[in-house]
Amino acid sequence: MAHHQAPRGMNDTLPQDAALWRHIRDTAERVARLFDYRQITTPIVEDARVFLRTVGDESDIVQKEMYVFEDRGGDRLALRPEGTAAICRAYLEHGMGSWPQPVRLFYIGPYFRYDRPQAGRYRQLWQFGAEAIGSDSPATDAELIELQHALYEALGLTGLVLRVNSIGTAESRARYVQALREYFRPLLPSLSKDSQRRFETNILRILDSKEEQDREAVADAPKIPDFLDEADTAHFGQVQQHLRDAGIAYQVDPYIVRGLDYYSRTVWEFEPAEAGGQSTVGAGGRYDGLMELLGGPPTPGVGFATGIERIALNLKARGLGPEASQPVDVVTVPLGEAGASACIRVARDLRAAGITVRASIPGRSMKAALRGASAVDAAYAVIIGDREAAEGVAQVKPLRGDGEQRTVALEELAAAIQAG
RNA sequence: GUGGGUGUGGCCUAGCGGUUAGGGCGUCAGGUUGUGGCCCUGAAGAUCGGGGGUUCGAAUCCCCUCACCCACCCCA
Repeated sequence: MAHHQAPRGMNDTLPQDAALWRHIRDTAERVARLFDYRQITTPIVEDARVFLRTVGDESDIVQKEMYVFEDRGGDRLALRPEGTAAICRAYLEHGMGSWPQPVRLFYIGPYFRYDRPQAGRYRQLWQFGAEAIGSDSPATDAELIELQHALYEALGLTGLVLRVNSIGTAESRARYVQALREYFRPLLPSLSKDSQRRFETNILRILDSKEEQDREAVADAPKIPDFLDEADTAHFGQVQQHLRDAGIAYQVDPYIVRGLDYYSRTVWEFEPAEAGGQSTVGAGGRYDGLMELLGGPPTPGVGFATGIERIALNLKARGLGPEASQPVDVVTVPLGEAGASACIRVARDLRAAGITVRASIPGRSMKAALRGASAVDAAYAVIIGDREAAEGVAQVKPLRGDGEQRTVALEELAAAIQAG
């Protein structure tokens, strides 16, 4: 057993998973491009205040999940726990307010949360996300949802359940939270322990409590739609109209609450129909107050993030995704010193022609080299011993079918192999 | 952070107080002189997650610890 292991909750991505990851990333970037979103890459580390001021002091992310450290100069830095706040920081820093609005951006990269790992939940996780900053139009909310939906469809991850809600502006939400406080306070002793804690930390969370004990109290609790003002309601109605126009199925779920303080109005989640555990594949929302928390001018924004690991998990569970094995065109089989020298030159020329060449290690037996070639399912063995080297030829042996071995001049090798 | 489960060579796993800790896959090498896939043979590779303890004796029992898994919390 090795003495060192990857840090808890952080994983190596091995070659057999590389193709799947690449497929997900390529698809995400392609779909984002189709909507004219452009990539932004921000540092993995930010001034801790970027997150402390935006995500919410009471949120779990700030309370227990953020990796914070001091650098040698005494600055407090944080491993980024999420993408939106950093992108808003970049928006302000680079004066994107003077670009054509809304600014449409996407990103992909690793994020960090010091949380207890379990299936689909890791301390280093990869997220793909997109943001449209600078417009409060419900069309942008719908556009982000449509982009996210298109991504899942392109990956074959069909049938995810989309649930949407509006939690209103900060003002209407404050009124709602106040009403919830008044409603739950007398019921507090009857609530579950978790919900008693939520009453203090994040009262909205009581609404999606899984405790049987809380069910009755939650059922009769005030509902957010009753607290939305006219503009909120109209906004949410138009988001839904745009979703219908786009032909995207959704459910309105008044109990959806997002974990971060900065959300306002539209919030949504995509989940597999067979939900359970850490099942949310991706989620998003509008964050109209966020820029001001960072010291910028009032600037509306909306975006989503989706977990690459969770997408990969779902694709694997459904047997989707690209072939894990990568084809090898040619394995060289060097025999003797002159053969080994010739093989190096031949491999170089074949690769220059775009042919994948796996070089056998010289000094092993021919049998071993050919066994190795079979093991990687190579199409051809190119055998060069001292005899072939002296004559400037190679033996080309097809390994997959029942084709005949041929003697081919070295300068014609690439063409012969490409011709099949 | 809370509760529960698991931990034997690279992978899967048998063994559950006294075995040289066994097997399968994989790796490497051979099966005569330069030809693979199947088959056969052999080799390398395990202080049985780590540390204490009980015992004449521990992979097997107890305690602690670490990691992973599952559920909760929370979230992507």
